[in-house]
Amino acid sequence: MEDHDFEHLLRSADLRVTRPRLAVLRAVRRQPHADTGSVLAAVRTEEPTVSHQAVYDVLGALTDSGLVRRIQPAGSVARYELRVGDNHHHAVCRSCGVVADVDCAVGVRPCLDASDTHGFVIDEAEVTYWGLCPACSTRAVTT
Amino acid sequence: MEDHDFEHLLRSADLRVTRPRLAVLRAVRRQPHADTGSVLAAVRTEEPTVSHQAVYDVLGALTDSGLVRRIQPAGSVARYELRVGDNHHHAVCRSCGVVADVDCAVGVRPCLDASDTHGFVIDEAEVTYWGLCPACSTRAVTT
DNA sequence: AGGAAAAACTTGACTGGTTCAAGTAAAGGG
DNA sequence: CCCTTTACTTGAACCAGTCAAGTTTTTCCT
Repeated sequence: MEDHDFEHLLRSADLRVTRPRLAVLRAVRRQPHADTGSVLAAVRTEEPTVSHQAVYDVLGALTDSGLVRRIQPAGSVARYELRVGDNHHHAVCRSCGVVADVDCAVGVRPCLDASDTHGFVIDEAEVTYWGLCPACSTRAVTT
Repeated sequence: MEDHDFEHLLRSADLRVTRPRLAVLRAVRRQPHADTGSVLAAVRTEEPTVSHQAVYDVLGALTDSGLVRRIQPAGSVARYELRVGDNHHHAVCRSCGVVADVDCAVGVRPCLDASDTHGFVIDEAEVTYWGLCPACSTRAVTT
């Protein structure tokens, strides 16, 4: 994803192209799974005057348009990533909270065949793998 | 689950048997997927003097011991349920937030075979089905 | 039963991510 | 280049959840 593709991306979503939005997109590309605070800090390295509210607004708009994906594992604040529409899932470390991408082995739409959804109209199956990241699992064994 | 089974349940988890804990267990049994506020309200119908901190502590202790399960879909506060250890999942309504239980059709440990977990030691795969509940999907079509 | 130690609960203050509201600035179509 | 719409800034507020200190209750042991 080239820098100037972000502009097309925004236009194709009927969103105006602004410096804060481009900076947020670059920040999320730079640090996948970053939370809002990290995005804000990253944005301010290139655009020091951007407000925290702007970052919330931008991330909301980008999420609504499907340009970024918001994930929020239990006990975590909201995190964002650019990778979108490829049906991948996440592994979350119970100890340090770090998130990693996981491609589900089951297929394109894993587990979407729930036995009985009680009349719900399901459009997405989100899988979260819980466990320990390499660093934390090593530490647990050693200690 | 009989009322007086809760006492054995607590003892078997090395937790002391107290009125607040029994009241919380009854509340969660009465309203599956209730959030902390609802549990507090329900508890106070039978134990009016229980503090909100006690409910947080109790729910935390019960969750740590595996007697209740905490779920927290993105954008929702923490919710609790008694059904535990049977590997079921949840359908969440994008519109009203209501939660329903779903037994996964894939098997006992669905989707636990992630292709590449980047060295994570995974102990649980949590599946969240997103969509519209019967009431909200009907309303969406009608409107 | 009685008394001590440990665990649980009450009270009240506080935190921090997120949202609300009003006013200002910038984008992009005409 | 101007006007309308959308986006951003500023600053306050919200609220689920947590922290800390002190009191009460449970349970174990004699």
